[in-house]
Amino acid sequence: MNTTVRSALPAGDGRRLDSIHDLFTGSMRERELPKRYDVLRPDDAHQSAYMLLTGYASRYRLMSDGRRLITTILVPGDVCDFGFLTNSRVRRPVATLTPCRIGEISCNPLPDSASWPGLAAALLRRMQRDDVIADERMLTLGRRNAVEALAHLFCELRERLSAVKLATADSFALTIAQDDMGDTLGVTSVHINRSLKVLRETGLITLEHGTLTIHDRAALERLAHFDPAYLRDEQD
Amino acid sequence: MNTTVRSALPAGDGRRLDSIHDLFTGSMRERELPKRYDVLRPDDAHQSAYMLLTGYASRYRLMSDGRRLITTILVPGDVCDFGFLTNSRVRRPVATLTPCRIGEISCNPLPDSASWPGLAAALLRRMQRDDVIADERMLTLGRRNAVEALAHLFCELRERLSAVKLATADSFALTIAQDDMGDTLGVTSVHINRSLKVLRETGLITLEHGTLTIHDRAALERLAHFDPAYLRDEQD
DNA sequence: CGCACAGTTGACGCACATCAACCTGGGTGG
DNA sequence: CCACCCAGGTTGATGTGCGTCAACTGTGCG
Repeated sequence: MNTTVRSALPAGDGRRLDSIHDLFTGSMRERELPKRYDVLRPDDAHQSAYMLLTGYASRYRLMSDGRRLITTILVPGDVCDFGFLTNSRVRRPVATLTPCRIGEISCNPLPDSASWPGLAAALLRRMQRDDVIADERMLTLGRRNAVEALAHLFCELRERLSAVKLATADSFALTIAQDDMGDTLGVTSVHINRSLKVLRETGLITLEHGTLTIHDRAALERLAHFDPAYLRDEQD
Repeated sequence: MNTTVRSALPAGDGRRLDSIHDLFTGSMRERELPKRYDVLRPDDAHQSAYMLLTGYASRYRLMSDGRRLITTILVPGDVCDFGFLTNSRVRRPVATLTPCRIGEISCNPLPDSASWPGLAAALLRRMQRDDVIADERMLTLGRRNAVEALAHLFCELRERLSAVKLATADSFALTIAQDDMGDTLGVTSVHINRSLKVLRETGLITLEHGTLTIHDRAALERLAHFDPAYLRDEQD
């Protein structure tokens, strides 16, 4: 419990343990997971910390009558859940949306905070970033219509994927099913389909063979009321 | 920046600085604020950490065309925003919904993490609690209808207020305007009014003179699909 | 080749928005 | 102390975005 993670790093590795990247690349085990695979199940203990490496995954909530909402879409580089920091039980499920590769590090022993130079701050900034993304999604769920919601989702994903070099200025791989987009934006997949059609017929995007192309990003961002500022990390 | 907060505490105060309560009661300044007062404005620097002491407040988001969503309702004991932990700028506004008393402590100097025995863990648990509350609100915004949403809001507030001794098993002060309930649940105040009427006429609640009374809590929780587990702190 | 799954489209109904009028009570100034 | 005021609450009439149900169409995979 008070052993450092650094001791688990390969000897002679000169890197400081001061970023989330270091934490994972030091000693993670990689796993390939299929589509629709449960990474974390509620009420389990947090045995490991997970980082998504490729593909799309989700944090989600279920209601007893089957209604579902995806509360977070995870992209490569994202930490699946921060619950491992507090020795608590898993509070919400995490599942893949596409085939994924994830990195896993045991949190037994958990890193001792004294041995993290900038890691605590990095984790904190990640959590707060997730937080503003969640706020923005609430704005979508409560106040944007379906077309605006889709436009906003695309702008957000492009920005986040761009930060990890997985999107260009106008295109990226979007392999999420329309059902899952619906459960992300609080509408049905049928309505997602119709709203996609609107965006396509307006000439703003095309989406085919798992690739989204944005033809007029400024217009898409205006339609979505998207302001990239909330995603930018001030200090990195 | 590396001075401890503890040094600012009155000398001879024997308490350990290991809870959020200690952090604030040590050296806070109290302020009375009117209804609709902005506690934190976006892009300001975080000069202080704030805790709500009485009344209701909110974190919210605005769109350029005037649409608004309240993303968090704050009750007494809640930290207004955790942004002070990272020296970042305020990312979302915080405003009172009713007249409030708030506690303020300067975060200049910020507490040094080495001097916090259990404080870091306590803050982390608070943040994660806010997080699951946010997830649950997303479920409301995306998947509950207005009557279920109101029922859920009432169950949640009762539970959270009960934890700070401000609610009994079946009643508490609810002085939030219907406009603000609407902006919390993603509907108009007109529709809030009609949904309240449904809950009243079903005999589940009465709401008068700023007091909400729950007549059949089990039924209300069933209607709302409310599971109090997500609010309970496992380790406190 | 055919099965399964995801996407597409149409017809119709409902939950909630919008607009507008009216009510109510608590606070304020004359 | 009454008259006024006005923010917040209440209600009705009507419009619309999205849900629901159901059929059909790709399309990739064994």
